[in-house]
Amino acid sequence: MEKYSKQREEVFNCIKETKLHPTAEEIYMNLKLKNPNISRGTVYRNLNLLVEKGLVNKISNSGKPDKFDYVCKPHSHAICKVCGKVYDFEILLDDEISSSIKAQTELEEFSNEFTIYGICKSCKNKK
Amino acid sequence: MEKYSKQREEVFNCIKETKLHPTAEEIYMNLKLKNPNISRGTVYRNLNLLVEKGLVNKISNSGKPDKFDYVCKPHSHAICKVCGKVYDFEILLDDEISSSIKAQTELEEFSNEFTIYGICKSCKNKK
DNA sequence: TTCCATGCAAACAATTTGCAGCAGT
DNA sequence: ACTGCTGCAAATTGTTTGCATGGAA
Repeated sequence: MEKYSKQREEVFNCIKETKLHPTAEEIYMNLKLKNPNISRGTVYRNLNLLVEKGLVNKISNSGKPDKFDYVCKPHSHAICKVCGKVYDFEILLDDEISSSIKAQTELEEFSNEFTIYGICKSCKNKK
Repeated sequence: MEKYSKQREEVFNCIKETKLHPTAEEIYMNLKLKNPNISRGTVYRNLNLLVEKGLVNKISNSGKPDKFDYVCKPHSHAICKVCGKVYDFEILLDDEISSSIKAQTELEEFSNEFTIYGICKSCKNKK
């Protein structure tokens, strides 16, 4: 049976309160300010728990550390290949697209959450 | 200037010839059968090179090792959250969706390649 | 002969895990 | 009191890198 923990609450709040899709390390550093004793292990363990419970989304970005995102409503992510920044967006998945995906894959359940990679304005301008 | 290498050709062919989205380790093991001297370092180095050249796609799947995919034409990936299996599919990104994404994010350039997570038939049946 | 690519092993980064003590029920 | 959660450190995993040697131009 699961038990309340201050640390877990703090991890959750930290994600909820920012819109910046923090990494585990960033969350750890942030919580360390208020509670210098907190350990990375605890942060990782709680992140995994929160993801399992569906309260938090894990966004994985090839090579770079995972980012975490508060789940309020289903939405999609646009990731810049260059700087790794994540932008939220919403698209509506109409029945046509949805059944087309089902027809082409073995995936049964999926929600309105896509990931797309590209290059963001500021990285494009730098080149 | 870049130089031809047998190993790079083998890595590329290995990805081209299978539709199974192999991991670096799987490619390494596969090539090791014919060439027992090949090293992981070489496989990784060549995979990165091929990705940079746009000949191969890297599919990243949170925590689990990256998978690699031959690029023939742009397509999307549906990944089972449970078993990690990757399915290819195609959807057409109409102008409406495309400009909606641009309006909501800072992403400028992106192609017809989405990633979506879900649960595949066989994993769903196991539950 | 030049210099990129290799094989090998060591290094690295992100994350997980084992354990003894602590905290929530 | 019981058992899950923590902090800590060591372990694991996936990947990168430094270096001496080998191979393509």
